[in-house]
Amino acid sequence: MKIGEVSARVGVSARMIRHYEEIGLVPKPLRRESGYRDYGQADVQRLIFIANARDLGFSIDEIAALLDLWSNEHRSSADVKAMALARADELGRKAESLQQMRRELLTLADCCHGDDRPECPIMDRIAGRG
Amino acid sequence: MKIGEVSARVGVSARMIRHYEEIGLVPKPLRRESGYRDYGQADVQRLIFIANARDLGFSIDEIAALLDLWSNEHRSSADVKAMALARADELGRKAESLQQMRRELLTLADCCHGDDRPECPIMDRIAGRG
DNA sequence: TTTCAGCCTTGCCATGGTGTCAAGGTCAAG
DNA sequence: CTTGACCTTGACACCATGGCAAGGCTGAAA
Repeated sequence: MKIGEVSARVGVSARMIRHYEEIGLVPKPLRRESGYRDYGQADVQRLIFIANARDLGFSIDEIAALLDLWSNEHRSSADVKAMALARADELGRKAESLQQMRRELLTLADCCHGDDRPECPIMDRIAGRG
Repeated sequence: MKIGEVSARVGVSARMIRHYEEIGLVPKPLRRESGYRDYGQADVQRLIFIANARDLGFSIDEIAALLDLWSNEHRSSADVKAMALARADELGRKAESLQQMRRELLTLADCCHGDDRPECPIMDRIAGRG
């Protein structure tokens, strides 16, 4: 299977597939005589795993760790669960931080008449201390 | 004022101050004979503005636009308000996306016994389609 | 068989926000 | 004058992704 077909199947760009290869997240595939990468079913599965983990918000390092667990017959589900909960926690923190900014912006916008005049509490807030 | 003092005053690293200069967000300061950057009060104000806008989640491009509005006597507060609301909207979308991931992780973790056995619905979800 | 579109290759640049490191010059206090 | 803290430029790194360019390969149609 050439890289284009793999890309279409797993929904990861050819660009990113090569990138994952470069950073060692996926093994270097066989090459045809032409130099084209030649993938098998196992590569597709691995890339699907990576794409799913990425869509759940895991970082590259975490995905590498998850891949190790995946191929480890003696893994503990507790380890996987711990990673999932840690990631959930981190995502919650980031989301809350964004919501915090959003709330402040909405509060400021509420105080701004929003007409043709230049006076603006939003501007004042950004220009001032705090 | 040397860059270190400015950095301490506005809470932006010297590294980032130089970066903002490089991308044209702050004007090139005067130089002493030694080559050291020499800042004035106006530079400090501008950097405070940038830091505040950054803390509210605005992108570099948006901050540049806000700075233009800031120095524009004839600005409409409506323009500022529109930017704030657009940013709030975007922040809300990002936060929701993170929360979505978080919810799915928590749901999966809830289904995982989390003991020494390898069976794990979290793993199954990441390895499978969808 | 030739041709041609479309795929593949490598390699580089860019984004954004920040850290770090190196090698060298400068400043201020003792 | 010494010394340590600060400044300078430049470069490399992260992470995920896009794009571009120049050139090679494939497969199907003419």
